[in-house]
Amino acid sequence: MRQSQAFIPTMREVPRDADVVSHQLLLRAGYIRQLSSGVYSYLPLAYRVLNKIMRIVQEEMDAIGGQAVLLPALQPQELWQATGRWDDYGPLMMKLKDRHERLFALGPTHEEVITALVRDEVKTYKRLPLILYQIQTKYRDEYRPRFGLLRGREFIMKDAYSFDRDEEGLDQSYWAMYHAYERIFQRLGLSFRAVEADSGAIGGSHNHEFMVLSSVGEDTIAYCSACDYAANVERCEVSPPKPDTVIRDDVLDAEELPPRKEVPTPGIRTVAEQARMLGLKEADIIKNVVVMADGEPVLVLIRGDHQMNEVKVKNVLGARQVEMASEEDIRRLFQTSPGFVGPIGITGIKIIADWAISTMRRASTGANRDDWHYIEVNPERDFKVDLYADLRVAMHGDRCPRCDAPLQFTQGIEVGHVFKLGSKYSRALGATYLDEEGIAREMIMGSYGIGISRVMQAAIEQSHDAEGIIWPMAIAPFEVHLIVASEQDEGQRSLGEALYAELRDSGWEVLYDDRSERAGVKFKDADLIGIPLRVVVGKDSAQGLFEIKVRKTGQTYKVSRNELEPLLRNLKHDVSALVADED
RNA sequence: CGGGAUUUAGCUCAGCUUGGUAGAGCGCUUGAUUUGGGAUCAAGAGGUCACAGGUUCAAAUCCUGUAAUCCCGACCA
Repeated sequence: MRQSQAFIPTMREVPRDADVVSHQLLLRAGYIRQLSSGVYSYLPLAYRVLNKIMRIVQEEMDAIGGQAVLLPALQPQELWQATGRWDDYGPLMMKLKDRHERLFALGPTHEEVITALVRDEVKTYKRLPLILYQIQTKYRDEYRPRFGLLRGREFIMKDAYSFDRDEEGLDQSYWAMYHAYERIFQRLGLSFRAVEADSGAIGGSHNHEFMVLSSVGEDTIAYCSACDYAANVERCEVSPPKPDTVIRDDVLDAEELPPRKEVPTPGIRTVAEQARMLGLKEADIIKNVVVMADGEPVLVLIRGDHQMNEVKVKNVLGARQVEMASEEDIRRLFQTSPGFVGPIGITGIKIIADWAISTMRRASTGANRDDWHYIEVNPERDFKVDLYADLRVAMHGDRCPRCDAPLQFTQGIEVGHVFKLGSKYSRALGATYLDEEGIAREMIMGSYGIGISRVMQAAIEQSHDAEGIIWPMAIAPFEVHLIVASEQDEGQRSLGEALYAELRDSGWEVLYDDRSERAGVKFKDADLIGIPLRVVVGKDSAQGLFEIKVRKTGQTYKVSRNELEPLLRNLKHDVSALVADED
């Protein structure tokens, strides 16, 4: 492509509304423009990158027997009500009405549509397994779009769905997909990690997220320093305490623990204030979190220095939805303000506690009376708990649930997710097949996503420098950036034209900077745009020498015209082998 | 949804306190001189100052409302 005619609006200034580097670079280098909050236009360079990502994804999907389809983005309300997700997704769905006042959603995902389709068309075991996939624009009315393409309201996603006869078949489809994802992200040139993720109420033992490691990631990953365990902290298990540290009724008396005492703590709001006022550590405080699980109040006890994990609470309770109780709810149930709630003397409300509570002695907790707390509180002696479980977020100092080595933590951008669905959707929508015996059975499904537009930005987040983007070869908009230093120099200009034709004839994707700009401008733009290999036709071209520069390493080579193409070929091979540095 | 901020030329911003003919840099157009890391000089084009209402002889500026965009938070009682 000739740059003199290309639509690549680069900018020198940093746009005001972008504050993560990858977002700034996409704007400055002329890849995207914002239309509305979380909604972007993809300009020619971006569209080329997206196409390369999509091509790789398609190849790997096809390689495991996936078949490409294109499903409607516009989906009627009834379909979503059949699975209960019209309400579950709630405000996250973009909704609209047609002229007859019928409600529709712009699809945030396509389980309903695909399941209904397969239900209507696939009736026999002979047609299973089946893997269908599509690459399509999705819509989610995010509570807070941010970071450019990383969390948009409109974005491009590859979603795939597998239909199998049974769990065994699903397992095969799942792992075929898992390995396809590994190949995809390798080919894309990303540094990534597959981590165990929350499977939620849907169940299923296998459920992995593919994370690009990056400090701007919205997810925290826990990984083991010794074995290959890695999990989203939402999911990361915390091992129960050693049995001998747990308080038991029968040993309590012998320990001669002081009796519990009520002390005034006027006006305190937080665990930190409570600890300071009482001269205790945060780890000596029992934090009381009131949640509403499908409308039922539950008191959750967490050690003061720990964080409650809402996902784990939801799973332990088997609830569809768990949310924090409102201040009014708390007052009604406990006759006190948030901050002074406690488990002592509470009846009729389910109490669950994190494992850590079971090892606490001489702790402090709320007295269910404004401005008062208890101290010298011991679990079991002073209150009973309905259930002890792993309810907190893993944190620094915790150990690997597999091998007990220390856990490490890092941030990640979720770019892919493979998910065993089981029969949730086939059951709700009646997707059954007849087996050899003529018996109707539910199809067993899996769901697999890749954020195509998010991958583009994640790649930049992972691979850039102070001057601009550094694309992995596999997804660069062009392979070679050919620059004529001085368009006014007739010799350089004609050599540039000749090289442009020559490189294209040998199959290279070339962006040819034939603009009549000063060399400095061209170099700055080239760094910003981030094409992996640069060929410069400059002063030395009169002596038959050309310069090749590798964007990533900054290495330059002076070569003759004959050596040029072979060296580019070698460099392309070398650069392709480089994987982005971890952030 | 709660809190905060912003909105003036294509971009980044000043002007507002103290009301009186709309500004700068970059970008864009034309010309000259330049020509290997975002050149210099000269001459230009370009704005319903987010929108609506109000106060005033007079509003970018003061008041009220609305909208858009961004940031922080929405589990830590």
